[in-house]
This record gives sequence, structure tokens and C-alpha cells, in this order.
Amino acid sequence: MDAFYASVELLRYPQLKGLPVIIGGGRRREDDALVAKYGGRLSDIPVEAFPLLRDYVGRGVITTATYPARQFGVGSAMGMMKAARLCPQAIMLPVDFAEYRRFSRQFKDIILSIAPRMQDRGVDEVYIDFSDVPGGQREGGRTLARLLQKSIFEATGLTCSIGVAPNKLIAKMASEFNKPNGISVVHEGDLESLIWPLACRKINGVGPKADAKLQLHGIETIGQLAARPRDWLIANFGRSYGAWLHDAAWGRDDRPVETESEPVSMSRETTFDRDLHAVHDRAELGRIFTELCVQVAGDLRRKGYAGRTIGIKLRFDDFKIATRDQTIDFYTQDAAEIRRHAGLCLKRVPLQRRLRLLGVRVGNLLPEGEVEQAMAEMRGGESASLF
DNA sequence: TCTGGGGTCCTAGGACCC
DNA sequence: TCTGGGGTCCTAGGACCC
Repeated sequence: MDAFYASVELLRYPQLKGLPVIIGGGRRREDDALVAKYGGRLSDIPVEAFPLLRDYVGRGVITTATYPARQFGVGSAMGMMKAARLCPQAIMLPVDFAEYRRFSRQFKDIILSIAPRMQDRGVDEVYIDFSDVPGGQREGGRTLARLLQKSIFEATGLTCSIGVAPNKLIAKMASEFNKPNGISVVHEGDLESLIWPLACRKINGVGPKADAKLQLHGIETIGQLAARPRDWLIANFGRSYGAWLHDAAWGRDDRPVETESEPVSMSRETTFDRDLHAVHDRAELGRIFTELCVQVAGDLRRKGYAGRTIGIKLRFDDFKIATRDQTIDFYTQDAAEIRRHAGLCLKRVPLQRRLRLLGVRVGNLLPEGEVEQAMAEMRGGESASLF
């Protein structure tokens, strides 16, 4: 989906179309009061009533920027303070995940009704298997891509960009070629002309660390990566990652489109308004800690899961991260139980530095309905192995 | 450039078991 | 007495993604 969060916001506030808008940070505006003041509809709120990025003080990053804002160099994951320097006049809206999830559900349902083999990749992205969709091969997939775009736009008013290719790796890169509202079809034979000129960083799975290391070896483009012998990549990047890099550069990827998956963990974390000290801010920290446990427990219960690995995550004022976890011998979704074990985890971390972030995680998840059987197997494990 | 929140997967060492 | 080989699970950290 193109600039998904921002595009959803523009549906509510069409008066902001064409303006630089960023999503992130800040509290929710008092829409009700503004609506009452300006005549009853969100779309009646005048542009001048929206807060500007230049007036923002606080922590946080941009989650999404509209295309007009991107022209100023503002992009996702950028710190708010830097963004404010680049584009102080940008209008700033707070994130509203509930609303984005609603639209996410909507566009995915439309895709599923047309092409049922779909893999979720977060709120705003999916992989779709065209193979068995009637007409899915017409014009190399372009016809179906157009139908998907049209259906999604008619139902939601949102645009998306689609890459069609023989596998997920190439399709993902292709989807970036023609944004926004674009389609690009990449065939096997286009590897050299369309993929090899791209920077290695464009490969989904090559992040900042791997890219920096590749550059140290003089490897900038995917073509240069493809030119390195497989053995050389394995020697320098490890057996697994090296081989994967080689395959990726040659456009090889045989991962199927996974239509279902079970969650592995659920977590809640929060960055404080100011750095907190374990002793000095004990009460506040304790309150937040308990609240996070209550939230995770709520998530587990709502989604019908229980877990047996409970862990915490700390980010210190120097941005170093520490994690601790503990696996218990039963499955839980209970806030007090989670709080107790998370508390024991916390005791194992040295707490000299101030804390910036605290998180609580429950892993080793199982659907509620399978817990009983799993427990029975755990108890009966030894005697069963005798046979 | 003072840098969110929710995830997944991988690695590597150690405990433990057969 | 100084010594095996295979396997699983747990823990901590880190890379990466949306």
C-alpha cells in the first residue's frame, strides 16, 4: 500500500491532500472539540487548525510521510527532530493503529476474494500467489494486478503498488519500481537489466550492517554481488548468509507464499517521556511495568494464546539493549503470573544507567485450545520415551 | 539525526540427556 | 582416567523487516 498510514488519514482529512503530512508522535488531537467548533465533520476542520511539525517537542520517529513531505527528504524511521528541520511546515498527525488495522482488514479481504493464496506481511503489505488464479498469467500478470488495484481503490479509496515476478524476492523489489499506484512485471530474463544495477540494500534481507560490510569489499550493486564466487561469499559472510546472498543476487528464491502462520511471541514496550532511574523513579517504573504485563496478558487472551517464556527488554539511556527471559513449565496468559516472572527477569539486570524503554514479552506461544494436550505430553514425556 | 513499537529468524554457548 | 557423538532446549544478543 502506498504511504499507507498517511493515505488512510487523508481519507478522513481530504483537506490535507497535496500538503506535506507526517504521521507519528504526539497525542491525539481533540477532534471532537474541533468538529463541534467547525461545523460537524472532520473534513471541515480547517488546515490551519492542524499542529505543525515545527511545534513538536518530544521523542519519537516518523512512521509515514506523504509524497509531498518526502520531497523534503523526510522519510519513515527518521527522528522527529531531524524531520522538523527538513520540513517544519509539515502537518503532524498522531498514529491511529485501530483505523489502519480496519483498512488493512478491508484491502486484504478484497485480495482474498480475488486471489485466495495470500501471505500477510504486516498491516500494509502482502505476497500473493497468482499461479492458480484464473487469468493470473495474462499479460505476465499485469491484468490481475490491475484488477486488484482497481478493486482495492473502489472499495477503500487507497492506492497500492504491485510487483509481479517469478518469486517473492524479485516481486518485492519490483513493487518498488513504480510507486505510487504502479505495476511492474519482472521476468526471469530481466535480472541483468532490471535487478543487477540496483544497490545491494534493495534486497529484502540486506540491512545496514550487511550493506556496510559489502561496501567495504567494494560491492555496491547486486550485479557486483552476483559476480562474486559463491565460495568467497560463504567464506566472508558465513555458510548460511553467504549462500543466501549468492542466491539472492542471482534472483533465486523458492520460498512459497505462506497462507497461514501462528504467532511466536507477543510483546508490549514503551519509551518513556524521560529516562527513568530504577531507584529514583521506582514507583513510576513499577506502574508502567505492571501496565505492560496487563496489556500483554490482554493481547494473549483476546487472540487466544498462552505462552511459557516470559521476558523483558530494557533500553538504557546510551541506547544499549538488554534482554532477559525465563521459560516456565506451564503456559500462561495471566497478567499477575507474567508480572511475577518478568519481575524476576528484571532482577537479573544491572540497573546503574537510566532506562529509556521497558518491554515485556511472552514467547513459546500455543493456541489456548492446544495447551492442555501439550501439558499432558510434557508430563508424560519420559515414560512415553521408554517405548 | 538523539533514534517507535511489534514482530521473525539466526547464532552461539552451555546444560542436559542418551 | 582426560575421554564420544548426537541431539534438544534454554538464554542473550543481534540483524532485519513493516
